[in-house]
Amino acid sequence: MPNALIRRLEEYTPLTDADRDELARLCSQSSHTIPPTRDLIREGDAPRSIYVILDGWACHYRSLEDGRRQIVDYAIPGDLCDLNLFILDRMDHSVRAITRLKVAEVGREVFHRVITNFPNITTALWWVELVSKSIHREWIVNVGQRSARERIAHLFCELFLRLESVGLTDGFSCDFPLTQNDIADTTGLTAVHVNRTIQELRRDGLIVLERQRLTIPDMLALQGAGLFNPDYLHIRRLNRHTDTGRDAHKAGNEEGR
Amino acid sequence: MPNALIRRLEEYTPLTDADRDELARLCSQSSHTIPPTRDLIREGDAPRSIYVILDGWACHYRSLEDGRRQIVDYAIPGDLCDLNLFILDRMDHSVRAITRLKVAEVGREVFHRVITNFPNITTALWWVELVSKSIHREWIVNVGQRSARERIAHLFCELFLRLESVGLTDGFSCDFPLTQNDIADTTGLTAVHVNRTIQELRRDGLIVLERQRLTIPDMLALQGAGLFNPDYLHIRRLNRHTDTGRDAHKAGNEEGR
DNA sequence: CGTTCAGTTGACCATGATCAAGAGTGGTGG
DNA sequence: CCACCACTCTTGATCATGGTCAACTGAACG
Repeated sequence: MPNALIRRLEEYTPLTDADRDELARLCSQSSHTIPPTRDLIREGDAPRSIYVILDGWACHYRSLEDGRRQIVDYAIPGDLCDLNLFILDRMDHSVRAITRLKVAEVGREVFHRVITNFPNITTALWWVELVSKSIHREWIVNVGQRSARERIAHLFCELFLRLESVGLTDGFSCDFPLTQNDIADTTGLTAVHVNRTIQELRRDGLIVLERQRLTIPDMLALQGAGLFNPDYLHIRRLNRHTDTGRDAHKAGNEEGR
Repeated sequence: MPNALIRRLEEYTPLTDADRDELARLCSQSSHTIPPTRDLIREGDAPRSIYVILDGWACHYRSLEDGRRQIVDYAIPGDLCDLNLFILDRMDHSVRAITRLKVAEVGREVFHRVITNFPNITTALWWVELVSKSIHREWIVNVGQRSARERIAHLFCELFLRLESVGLTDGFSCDFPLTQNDIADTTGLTAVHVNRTIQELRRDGLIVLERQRLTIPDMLALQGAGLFNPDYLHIRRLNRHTDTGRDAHKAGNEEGR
């Protein structure tokens, strides 16, 4: 299978063969396997390395003193944790493996060499960073404005499209290793309420979710239920089954973007 | 008064005289005044310029089709809107003036010249960008996990410290031009509930808020009420009256950070 | 001086939280 | 191989935080 990082970056910027070779080397040279629930990065740590997710899912989360926990992002293959490395002196959040994880560790010097010698890669990393910030904004909207049903539908849409953009979907289905508890900590709801809401989505035929596998029979319907508009993901080539919301009427000149 | 942008960037990286001169020139060369409630940047626009806020407040927000609105960040003097310029092709959110605004407009070419010739400035801009992302994460936690009282107390703490870091506070007080409606759209609450909650905070002596002026008589108490920990702001030299939460016991070696 | 907008108050309601208990499932060690 | 444990999912009953609707006050401003 093609390297998820390369696939991800090419979403945004054309890469040369030399760029691709460099990325492939980077990902193969120091890779680790991390068991589920292990923290990859801990809040308060001084950042040491950047990790590239090669396989599996992780979550970025922040904890409150009283035990409440909020997941603030997911990391799937092709994602990076965390560019803080070169700038901030302390991690302000933690990153935890959800599934077994394969990651490549990229040290400070290596990374520095790459960004000085490979401008395309640097541009693409900026891009990834800004998209990730845009996703954060959307999550604020999600927990701030949407109902339970909308929040959960929205989360399913986002994760499906992100997986699709790195080639990890299979038709209308994808792996989905999150527990209802994870979803609760993501959406700011309780696990009990997540349970009831998911049952409702199932009853309405919007999702099939069993044994860690998610199927979305009608993406447009689910997007409608979640008030989901994929623009914020800044994915270049969306599949046809995806609605761009306000731009739906001008689908004819989609290549102009 | 010293330029807020310079003050802001020096928070993070030492600048040379040449750096400062360049920044001063940048801010003086093309400045505009924008009236309250005017959109500075609109969702869907192709980004053209970067704006530096020189004076006044603005908000970043996203709207849903059905009219709901979520403010996802504030921009105060020293802040930038928006580095998307060089990377993403469409704005995924809007920026609106809250007060009368003085901004400097920096075009693509000028900006490009600066980041190629002034590495310290480039580093500082990265820093600002990552801090802003960290603020987004904290806002997700805020709306996802905290009660109404905690959310509003947290917002007051954050804005006060951000203003303080660019020299816009006066003792325990600062300007505070937000309406209760703005606060509602920020915290995911209704204006009615914000009103009642603010009255509660007033009754408890945690804040004084009148005629667009906020006073925080006891910062530590307000931080307690908001479960506020300033680490995520990555401010270098916090004033003494500010609690760092979990690090409070080792205040003695604060200079080691 | 009337209009508009921010702030305030009251009555009632609904979404989602809490508490508690039980069923299904997978992993582990004796 | 089986018993046990831990975890995830599920369901029911009750509760509370915050939402909705409506009306009114006061200040700002042309």
